[in-house]
Amino acid sequence: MPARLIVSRELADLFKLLGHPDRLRMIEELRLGEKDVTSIADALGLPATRVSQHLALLRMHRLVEERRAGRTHFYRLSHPHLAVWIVDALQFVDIRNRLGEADHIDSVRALWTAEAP
Amino acid sequence: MPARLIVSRELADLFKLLGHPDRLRMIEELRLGEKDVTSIADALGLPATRVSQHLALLRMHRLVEERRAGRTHFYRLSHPHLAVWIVDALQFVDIRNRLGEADHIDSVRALWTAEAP
DNA sequence: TTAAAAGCTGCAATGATTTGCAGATATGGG
DNA sequence: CCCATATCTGCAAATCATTGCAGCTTTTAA
Repeated sequence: MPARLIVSRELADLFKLLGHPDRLRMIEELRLGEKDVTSIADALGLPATRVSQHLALLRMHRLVEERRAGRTHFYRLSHPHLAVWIVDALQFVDIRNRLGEADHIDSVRALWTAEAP
Repeated sequence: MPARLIVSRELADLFKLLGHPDRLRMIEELRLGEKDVTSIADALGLPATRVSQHLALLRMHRLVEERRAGRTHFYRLSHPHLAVWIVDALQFVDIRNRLGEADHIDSVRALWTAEAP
């Protein structure tokens, strides 16, 4: 099979994986370092089961790595730069129409790249 | 609604849109400049109807722009940089396992960023 | 050894996407 | 005007993804 086809499928799989708001928020949640499943779930207001299911997908594609300490499982980004690259996508999103005029794209970017919670 | 939620949905919509191999190949096809529907379809070996349907989605999200000349419709990337950003995603794809060892990630990248067809 | 805490997995119901096909539009040439 | 070319749109069938729930595993602590 031509390499170009394989590559486009692999890339598409990655994009599909990132094509879910919960998963994007989880990745941004891990931006600053590892977190356990319950903390992520609490931070995002999602049922822990769902977070666990999403993490399983991210793990399968090696986007996150796991460390177990006792009964809690900590997750971290395999490539911390991923979170940055994702936020870069904002330049291609036509977000101006959907947020008020006041919410300018830079403030949105700031929101996701802020240091402290 | 909290801005973070809106942003994660908008981003997820963008990623979903890019989560299809045909659409990725189409975007890379437009990397060097505008092309009409039939040329794209021929280049990728896809039925023109399907290409047209994909283009309609890309247009809706303002990822491409249209120029009509007579009965042919030319499309171009709204943000030419998009094609570059997409190829950057290869750093997060665990492609080593799926292509032979020989096909190293740089050669794959070269494939997509080559100048001439 | 039992119980509780923290997560994981399997499955069925629901919801969303993709695809092919039939028919609609719009343009240019004779 | 009529036909061919180029593309678009609407729709139904097939495929794929998400979600909640029940039940399982592992670990810790009493």
